[in-house]
Parts: sequence; structure tokens; C-alpha cells
Amino acid sequence: MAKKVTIYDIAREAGFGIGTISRVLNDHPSVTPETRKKVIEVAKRLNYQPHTYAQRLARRQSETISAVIPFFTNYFFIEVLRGVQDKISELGYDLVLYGVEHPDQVEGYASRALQRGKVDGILFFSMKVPDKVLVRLKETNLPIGLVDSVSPDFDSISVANAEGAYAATAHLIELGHRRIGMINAQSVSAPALERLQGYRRALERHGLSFTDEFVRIGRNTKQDGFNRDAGYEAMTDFIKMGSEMPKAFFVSSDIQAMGAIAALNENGFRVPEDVALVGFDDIELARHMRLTTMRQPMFQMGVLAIERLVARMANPDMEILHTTFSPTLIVRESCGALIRNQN
Amino acid sequence: MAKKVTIYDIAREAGFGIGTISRVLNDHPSVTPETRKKVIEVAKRLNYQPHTYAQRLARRQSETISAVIPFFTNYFFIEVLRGVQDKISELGYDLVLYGVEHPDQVEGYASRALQRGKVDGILFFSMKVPDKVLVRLKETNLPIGLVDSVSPDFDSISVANAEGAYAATAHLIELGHRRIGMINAQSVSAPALERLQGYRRALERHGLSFTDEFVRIGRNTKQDGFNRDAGYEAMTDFIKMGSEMPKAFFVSSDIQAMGAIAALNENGFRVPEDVALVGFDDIELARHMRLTTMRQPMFQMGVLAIERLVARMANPDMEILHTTFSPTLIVRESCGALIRNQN
DNA sequence: CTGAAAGCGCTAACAC
DNA sequence: GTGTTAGCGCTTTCAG
Repeated sequence: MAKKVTIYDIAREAGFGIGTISRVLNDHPSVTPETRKKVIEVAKRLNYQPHTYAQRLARRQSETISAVIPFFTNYFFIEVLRGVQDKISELGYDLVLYGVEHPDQVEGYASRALQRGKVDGILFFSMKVPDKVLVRLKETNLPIGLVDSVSPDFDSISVANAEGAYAATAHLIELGHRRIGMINAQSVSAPALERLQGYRRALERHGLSFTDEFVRIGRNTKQDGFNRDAGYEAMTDFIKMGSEMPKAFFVSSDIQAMGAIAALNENGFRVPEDVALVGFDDIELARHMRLTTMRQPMFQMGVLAIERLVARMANPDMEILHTTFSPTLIVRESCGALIRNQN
Repeated sequence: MAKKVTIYDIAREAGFGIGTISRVLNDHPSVTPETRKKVIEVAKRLNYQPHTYAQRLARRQSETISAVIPFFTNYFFIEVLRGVQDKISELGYDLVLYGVEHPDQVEGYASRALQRGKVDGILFFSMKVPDKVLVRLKETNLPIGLVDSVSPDFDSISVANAEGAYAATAHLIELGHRRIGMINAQSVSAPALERLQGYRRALERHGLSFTDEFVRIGRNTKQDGFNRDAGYEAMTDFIKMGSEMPKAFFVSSDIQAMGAIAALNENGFRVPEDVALVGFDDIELARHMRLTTMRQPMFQMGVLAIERLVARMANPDMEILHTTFSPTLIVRESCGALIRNQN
């Protein structure tokens, strides 16, 4: 270890009291420019490094934010996390990461994060935080932010799912499709429900009728049905309809669209010539698969999540804010629009 | 905030001195079972939460490990990080994450992590840590671990790149291919160089000759050429060879293979019927693309990285250890092996 | 403007 | 065994 120089060393060396040293180190106004200069010079010469934990103890704040995130999901989280990290380090805070594999772990991690003074705020990603934990969280009065999930008691940042689904479906309609199916995820998932609503509304606003038959959900319930296999299964189901099968689909996530495309290809359907698809998320895979999809501003969401959290730390009585981002349509090839344009 | 109960509160309430309280809380042997029981009961009743930073200050250790990781990148890091996180939380340590977008940032983050007492150890992922920083790191005597990179002065965990490349190439040879090309990344990258060696050796050991012409590198140098566009460009180059073009390729990363496949498809080549491919990494995309590839044991690498780091913390004078993992061949469809087997 | 001193909450060495 | 006390390194009154 570097032979730990403390402010006492600087004080002795510079000929001042530790109070003064602390003041210049913290940019306190009442210090003469000369002493400031001198102290800084000595600090630098001694290669002084503050002891973070001593500061945190004395200041009664941690300058750290923790994020509880379901890990292995996809690109979406990594991307949001990037935004989080970016903003956090800009603020000079630390990010401590808790990766959760199973909902049951949330409580344990929350307890750790809740240790008095440990963190200044917590961000929960796409978590169904157990009510029990929610209550404890509320009691602690610690600034909390929810990303990609919503609860009346905490600030949240989420995506306008219904709106995005509406736009995706409308795009297909504008392309001339009238029989449009939807591959959805499990209805226990709020985003899935909202996306269904958007799809339905788009249909109805454009004078098309909504049919249950045209909405299918795969059997695989992993990640609430937002997985590749579920998409494959749902599309396989559709294919069994034969000539009754819709020729355009709004799929509630890109990863499901991957599965759907595989099912399509295996059955001799080409995308977009035979079947048009629009996904949701714009995960990294989407570009490679040339999938038209609804992009969520992930990085920005991460940045905003931190900004909000910090704002609340500064002003705990701030009114609770729920922010919703609108996804944007990214037109690639799977919807068939580009082909049409070439004509 | 929870109305901060301290060990003083417990002491008063339970009728003991704070020393005793601290002892039971730390499982110190010399406490009567009865007092222990009593203290625990009171602590629980008061909902006592230790103040992490006070503990860290007093104990002179941080119980936290930080990881400096190039973010953007792919599945590989996330997966290794999962292993890291898993082991870290098993140990009750905290993980503080520093995401680096550009090598220049490394120094800044290193400085932050190096603040006296801040972390008990640091893990650098796939980083060309600047020499300057390396020297400072060495001086601090802080336990450091390198993941996916190597330096004589620090413990490291990496992948047997040459060996993996050898296996991939040999697989293609066993499948009957004699003219095998390689799409490589920039030679400033150590892994790229090692993979080239493995490829070359496999060729020579099997009596095939190595030709420079059969090794191409894309122009896009982002991430040292380990990117989709570079793969696309390199394959486009090969395609220009016309009938001289190899019909089997070892590609130095899956992401490049994605680009290569796109180039192939655009030019009317089918994979694996016309051209066989083997990638490297086994990123998530690989499964979807049915890519045969060399899998790296990412999760395990993360776990081991932490185990090593912790071992070094316990015993700083331990001999420096360099561990190399062997990638395993994952046979999917892109190499053509499955098709052949069906015959 | 600056020094002295009192904490921040906990651990650990030292008495009894 | 248990209480007492002295730090851990820094921030922050409070005098002067």
C-alpha cells in the first residue's frame, strides 16, 4: 500500500491545522489563496489520496448509487446501464452493481443496499419488486428509481409501450396490410399488455377489426415469454392456420421475432416477401437480422434515471415523477417497406 | 432515513458496553451465549443496520472489488461479469463497476479506484492498461487481476487463443476442406495474433501450406477489427478472388462471422452449402445464426478471476499465476458438419 | 482566515 | 467475559 499520507501529514508539512487542509481540499471559500496554493502543492508532492470511507463517514453520505438489475437479459439492460454509468461517473459517484438471477434474490440485495448510509440511492431495473420489499423501501425514505417498471410510490422511467405498438402496427397498415397478427408475450407482463393495447387501438383506429385469433403467445414462459422459443412457437401456431394466416405481424420483442423468422424460414416463407414483420426493442441482433423495429432510447433512459435520482436526493420532497419515452420506428427490411420503395 | 440506530443504542438497551455488542455482531468467541442471545434480540428489535463505511474505516478494509470493463462490447463481458458478480456476492463483497469507453479513461478510473482504502482489489478486463498506469498499480501493491489480457506482473486469466484457433481450423480440415481461409482482426491485438498462429499451425501440422493471401483483415479498425463491418469487408475481399476463393473459413470472432455471412449471402453464396465457417467466442448471436464456433468458458473465467483475486488479498506474496482456459468447439450448422452427418 | 476539538459509528487492544 | 478507551481519517462547528 502507498504509505498512507493523511491530512495530518499535509498539515504538519505545510504548517497548518488539519481544518485548513480539509477546507482547501473541499474548496471551502474561507482560505487565503496563498495557503490554498501551498497546501495543494504539499498535497500533490506527498501524493495525497483521500480516504473515501472516512469522508463518507464524516460527511454522512456515500456518493454511491446501486443498481439492481436482472442480468442476463439482453442488450436493453446493458445499454441502459451504459447510460447510467456514464452519468454516474460524470457526477463522481460510484456504481455498485447487484445482479439478480431470480426475483427471490431481490430482497437480499435490497437489504445489503439498505445498510444505513451505504448508498445514496437505488435503481431497480425491470423488477417486480416484492411488495414486502417495496414497503421497506418506502419506510427507509431512501431515494429509489424504477427503470422499465412502474409503481405509484417511486419515480419511474419507462417506455410508451402502447404508443410504440400503435406505431409499429400503423406502419404495417400504411404498407397496405389489412390482416395483421400479433405475437405477444405473457400477459402477466405489463409491457406485454400495453403493447397489445397499442396494437388493438391501431387496428381499430384504422377501421380494421381486432380478433383474438390473430394474437398468439408462445408456451415458453421464460422471461415472461420474451424469449426466442416463444416467438418460434407462436409463429408455428400461426402457420398452422394455413391460408388464413396473417401476412404481417407485430411482434412484441425482437428476440421473439428471431424465433418467428426461424419458424417462417423453416416453413418456406421468406421475410419480407411472403411475410412482413415489425419487432420491438431494437436489440443488437435486430440490425443483423434487418429487422424493422421500435427502438427504445436505452442510453438516454439510463442517463435520465440517474438525473432523476440525484434530483430526488437533493430534494426528497419533490413530487414523484413518471417519465415515459416514446420508441421510434426503425425501418429496416423485415417490414417490406424498403422493397416497396425500390419499385 | 431509518432513525439510525447505532451500537450505542443496542448497548444501552441491552445493558452492555459497546465492545460487547461489537463482539457479538462480529461473532467474536468470547461472549456468553446468553449475552449473545440477548444482544441479538435487541439488535433485531431495534432493526439495527451496521454502518458500512464506519466498519470499513475501522477495519481498514473495504470489502469491495472493482472491475474496469470496456462496456459496449459484447456478450463475452456480460457473461464474465456474471461470473464475477456471482462469486463476489457469495463472498459478501461489493462490486463497483467502472465502464470504460476509451483507453484514455482507464487512468482516471484507476485513480479513483486507487484512492487509499477504497477497494481491496481491481480487475481489469481486456484492457491494454497504459504502462504508466501499470507502474502505478505495481507500486500501490494492491491486488490486481487481468481478465482476457496478460502482463508478467499481474495474475491473469485468459483464453488459449492459439489452441482454439487450431481446433477450429482442424475441424474444418477434418471435414475435408483443404483450402481454408482466415478472417482475422487487427494484428495490434494479441488475441488476433495468437489465433492466427493457431490457424497457421493447424494448417502446417496437417500438411497444408499457409498463404498470406488466405488471411484477410477488414478495414474497419473499431475494437481492433473485431466488428461486423470488418468481417463483411474481409469476406468481400475474398469473394473478389473468384474461383480462387477458399470455401472454408476460420473467422477470428463471431461478430465478424456475422458480417462475413452477410457478404456471402449478398453474393449468392449459401452457408454451409457453398462456404463453411467456424467462428470464435460463442456470443449470443452465434446460436441464432447457427454458427459453429469456439466457446470460451466466460462465466467460469469470471468466477476464477475473483477467486484468484481473493487468494492474493489473503496472501500478497503468492506467486503470480497465469491461467489459460481452453475454448471448446461448439458444432452448429455453419461448418457443414451436421449436413454431412445426415448423409 | 485559521486552529482546536468534537464527533461520524465501529473495531480492537487493554484492563479488570 | 465484558467495559473502557483509543483510534480509523475526515468534516465541521466554535473560538479567536
